[in-house]
Amino acid sequence: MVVDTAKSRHDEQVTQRLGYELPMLLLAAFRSVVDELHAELALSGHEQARPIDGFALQAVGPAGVTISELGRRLGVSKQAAAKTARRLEDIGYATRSPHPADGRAQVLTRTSRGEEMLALSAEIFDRLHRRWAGQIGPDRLDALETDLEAVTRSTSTTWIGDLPGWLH
Amino acid sequence: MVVDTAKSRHDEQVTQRLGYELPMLLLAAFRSVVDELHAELALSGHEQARPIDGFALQAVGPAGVTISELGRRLGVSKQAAAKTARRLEDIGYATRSPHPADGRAQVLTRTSRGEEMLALSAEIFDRLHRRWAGQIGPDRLDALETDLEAVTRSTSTTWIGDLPGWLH
DNA sequence: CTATCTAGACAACCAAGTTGTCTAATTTCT
DNA sequence: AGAAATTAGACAACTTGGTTGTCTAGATAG
Repeated sequence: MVVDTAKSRHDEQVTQRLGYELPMLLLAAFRSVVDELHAELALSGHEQARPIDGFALQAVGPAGVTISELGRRLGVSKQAAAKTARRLEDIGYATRSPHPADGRAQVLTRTSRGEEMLALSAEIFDRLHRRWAGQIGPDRLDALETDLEAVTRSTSTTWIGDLPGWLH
Repeated sequence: MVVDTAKSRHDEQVTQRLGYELPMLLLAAFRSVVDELHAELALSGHEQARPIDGFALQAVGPAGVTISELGRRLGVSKQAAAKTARRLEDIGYATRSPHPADGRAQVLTRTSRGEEMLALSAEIFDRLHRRWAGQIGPDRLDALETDLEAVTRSTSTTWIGDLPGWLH
């Protein structure tokens, strides 16, 4: 690892960009994707959908999940998971039913409206993805994704369930 | 559903990546940068620093700022800005002093510890940036940044003061 | 010189998380 | 089989970072 700060800054050949711009670019790009997703979702009748909802519904999975397990999957406390579950119920994306085998537990399941939202999201993401490919070129987009994955994987313990804390 | 890692490791331009992976990659990359920043900051005696603090201090600027103006710069209400200001004071990154010309107003100014934190952050970001360059190549990193900027700029009204809502 | 506008404080509230305590149901262990 | 330990989920109180709404005091425009 090369960390000769004074020297390597001087004859570093390519990048004029300062280090702090990178996180800004990443966040802005993320925001732009998510904002567009929700703008489109709103146009298709899912005005109440928020970024966490899609993520949570994904964690619910096609087979449904108990509250506690949802908490584990999302990396939050079961109390927080219970609130999320209630929210998903309130906006009609999930329902609760008693667990067939465990008398303490309840199963949270996606409703068809929840499934619809997920399907729509997938479509919109694909469309955005194609638009990016059109703007910067499919090869560049591929490189971008490959590189992001490589760099992220190498450094981070980033357990994906850790993400929701960053969504609102 | 799961990424075909074996195939995408090869540099071929065959992207079967689904659209929804892109935002995940962006968020994971952002998180990895920010998490590492704060891990390093903590090692240098800034364990209380949180992502918003650096952003807010940046908005304070070298000349200082009033609470209301801080709110405007960050894109939040002045009440929220007042809370942020109090937090910055509490952890020793800023101080409040009466405004010389306006009897109603107060000026929030960075302390030397605040300046130190910013300087440290810049260093750490630069180091991370160089590490990325080492991992994926400076040309690829340059392309990545250029592309992110291009795609983001084209779509978004992304007023930068809008960002803090996404930081915790 | 009044009328309006603005800075910032205070309060009540919201949203999404946290911990801590509790009951009831299920497991596990002897 | 029965006691002990674990687990599911509810309820409550608190934290953080935001929001409105109301207020006073100082600045500014007519």
